[in-house]
Amino acid sequence: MSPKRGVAPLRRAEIVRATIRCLARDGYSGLTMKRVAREAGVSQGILHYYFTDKRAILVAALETVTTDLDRRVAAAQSRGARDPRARLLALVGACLRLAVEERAFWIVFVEFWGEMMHDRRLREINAALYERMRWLIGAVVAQGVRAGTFRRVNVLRAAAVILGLVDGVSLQLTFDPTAFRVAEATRFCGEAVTRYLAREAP
Amino acid sequence: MSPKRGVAPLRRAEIVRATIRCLARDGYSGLTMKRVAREAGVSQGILHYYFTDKRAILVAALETVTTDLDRRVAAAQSRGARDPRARLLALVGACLRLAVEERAFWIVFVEFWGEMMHDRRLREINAALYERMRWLIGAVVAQGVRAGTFRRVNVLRAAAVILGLVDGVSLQLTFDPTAFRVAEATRFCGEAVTRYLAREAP
DNA sequence: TGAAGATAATTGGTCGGCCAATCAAAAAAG
DNA sequence: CTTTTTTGATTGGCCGACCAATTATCTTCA
Repeated sequence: MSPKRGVAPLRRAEIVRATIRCLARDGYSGLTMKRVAREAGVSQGILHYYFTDKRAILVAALETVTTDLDRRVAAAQSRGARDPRARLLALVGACLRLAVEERAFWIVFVEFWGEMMHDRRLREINAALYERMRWLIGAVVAQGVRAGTFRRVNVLRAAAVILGLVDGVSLQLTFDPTAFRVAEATRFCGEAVTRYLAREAP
Repeated sequence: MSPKRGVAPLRRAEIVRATIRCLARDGYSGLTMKRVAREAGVSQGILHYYFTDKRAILVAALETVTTDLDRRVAAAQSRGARDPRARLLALVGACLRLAVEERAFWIVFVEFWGEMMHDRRLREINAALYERMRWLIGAVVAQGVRAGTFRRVNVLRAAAVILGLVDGVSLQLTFDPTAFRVAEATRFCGEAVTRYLAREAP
């Protein structure tokens, strides 16, 4: 009356993890069901048992990576001191470190971006992530403004600026890791953010 | 002794242009020789007459897009007033406008990025572009520093910051064009850059 | 001037190969 | 003994590459 139970969610997760590993290794154009199956150590047929088609696996993979990044950034944002400036700089540093030390993370995102442009579902997932990132950064900025540490700014716009800066510099590091060192990048990004939010008139 | 002449470079260019249009419309994963040939209005066979294989077409396409972007940014950088601040803001504005008004440009780049991660040649072309962009921005920054308009900064790092900011915000606009308006983005990016380079101590 | 010849340019069909998806049947677990 | 889970072979389709044959254009020389 009751057969094998509870394996399904574990298998799904393993398939998704294998997909992410494949994306980082072979890229989007090199991603095939065969390779994912081999990476996950299962047969090809099983992939279609747990997912309706290839696209469904990709959606699940993007959701997983997105959730993971959210968790990490949120952790970096809330960690440590109560000082808004320190919290903000910690967040910026964590993002840049991620770009260098866990390159696979950024690679997977970049692999997805191209497809997003032509897939509504993927685009929505990513848009939600970026909105959330701006919200996380904005929360720290708002705290600093309230505390008088930062000048009065439009919080959402400031978050867009800071997120853009971190993203753009991370991109440069991803394209050419020799462009500058991560410590250096952290320092001058932190300086830019500090000056951007400084209370003293320019 | 000498037959039909001079058509070759024109055909090559047309094939490359068709490839770029296809990339913007269908994305990298939807790019096939058949579609490129149809878009260019030629037979499939001809593609292999002018290019050894699909990858060669992609390399040529990236080189073309890269050169075009370089030309545009260089124009925006050198245009107008001699005032460094005005030149820099004009450059920032031009880049952001490009991201919104000529979306195809950015889409093609994003499509390429994923492949770059796994193709040395493409990566080199892009790395050269980014180095050049930093140089272009750096030239204006250096001018401003010399003129006393900007504070003394490490020019290359400042260029990385400004390029990163513009890239990152452009990316946000590409992902979600409703996130903010281009005029708004230009204003707050310009403000961030101005504050970053302002002479007055923070 | 105009035909003949030479060769670049172009075509469209063909080929082997790989892909995503399907499915009947077997295996595993309760 | 029932139901879920897993397998691996199969299928139809599309892709990049290749090629023999054809067409278009320019030169040369009568």
